[in-house]
Amino acid sequence: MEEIVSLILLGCKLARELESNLPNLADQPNLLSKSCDEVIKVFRTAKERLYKTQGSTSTSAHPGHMMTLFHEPQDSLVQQPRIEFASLQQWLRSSCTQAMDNIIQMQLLQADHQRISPSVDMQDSGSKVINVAGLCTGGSDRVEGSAPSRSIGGELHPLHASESGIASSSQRQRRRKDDGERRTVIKVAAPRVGNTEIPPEDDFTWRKYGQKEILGSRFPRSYYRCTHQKLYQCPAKKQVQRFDDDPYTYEVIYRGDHTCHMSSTAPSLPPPPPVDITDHNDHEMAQIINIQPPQDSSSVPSSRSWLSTEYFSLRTGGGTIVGGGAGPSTTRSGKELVAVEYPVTDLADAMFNSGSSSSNSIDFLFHSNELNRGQQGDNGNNTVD
DNA sequence: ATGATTTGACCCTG
DNA sequence: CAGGGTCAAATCAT
Repeated sequence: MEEIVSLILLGCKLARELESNLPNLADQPNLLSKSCDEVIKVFRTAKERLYKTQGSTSTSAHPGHMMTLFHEPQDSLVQQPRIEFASLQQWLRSSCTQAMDNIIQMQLLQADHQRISPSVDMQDSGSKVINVAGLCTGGSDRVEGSAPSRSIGGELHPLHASESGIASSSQRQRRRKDDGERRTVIKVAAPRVGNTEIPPEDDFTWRKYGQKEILGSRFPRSYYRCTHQKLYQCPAKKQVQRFDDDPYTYEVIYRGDHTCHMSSTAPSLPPPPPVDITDHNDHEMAQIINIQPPQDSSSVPSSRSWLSTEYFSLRTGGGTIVGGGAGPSTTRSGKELVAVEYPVTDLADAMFNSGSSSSNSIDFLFHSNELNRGQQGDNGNNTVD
């Protein structure tokens, strides 16, 4: 198992190296593809050894499907291996999260090159602040244990179904502070040219429901809720406010998980059952990271790399990491983009299942992932679809 | 006509 | 009572 972990670590290391060299390799698709293949190969090797290990200790080995590691039903026969796999899973989770953070960072870096320089803070535990501003940092060092030094607002509120904007009684229900609701604080740079008033956009559609002058702040705070709140009881909300000392930077506070499971367009899928996805997931992971660099509606990305968040969206545990697309959300200019969501475990699965070294870079990874998603439906352990 | 935004009022918490 | 979050009617945009 130690060797396998080393292999996976190596794979992550290669991925990071690839990431850091990405700017240099951007115009060298062959090299890029080769590097991707190397990463895939390492992970694949790790996976194969993993299944050997699993197969030798368990009769329920499920070759070719990493997901079984993560979602196996309780089985006394595999109790011992489960311990190892549990630790591996834990490690993998953090690694995947880190890797995805790095991808997000790259995306943000790309966005920075285009127009903006967003950074993300996410407070630890209930109210994480992920600092994705630092480029290509490790993983753990990005997780701050305390609130940002300058956080606008900061209340923690519960989100109950009855509070999702659907008044159930004449008496409006109010949230309580510090009730443990997770929130994600994201700093997003406003465009330095053009209209700096444009609020940061992300991959979801938001409907503004209020604006408030905040005491001691030069700029008002805007309140948004998910457009599909009514139809899908989506409790997601966000607050947007500009910094006093840096008008070019917005602080966006996301609260509540998106249950609409879609992005900026009308849902193509039936609404998920009213299940709190945080109930059965790691609290730490049950955190929405909704990061999408606001894009000037007039600017069109010259190209889309696999790192483009248009191509990935991850759910980590109960939380969701959503890579943003190019679609304006709250504005009426209105082009919209559907983003897909890939559970981290699915991604890992795809990575581990990614085939030969002749595969075409990461595209294969996602295609493979899509296939796996179909298979996972059979297992009944997939996320809400 | 429909949906989003604006904005003053309302309500709750500290 | 002040401040912040939300509501909802009016208004605006498509």
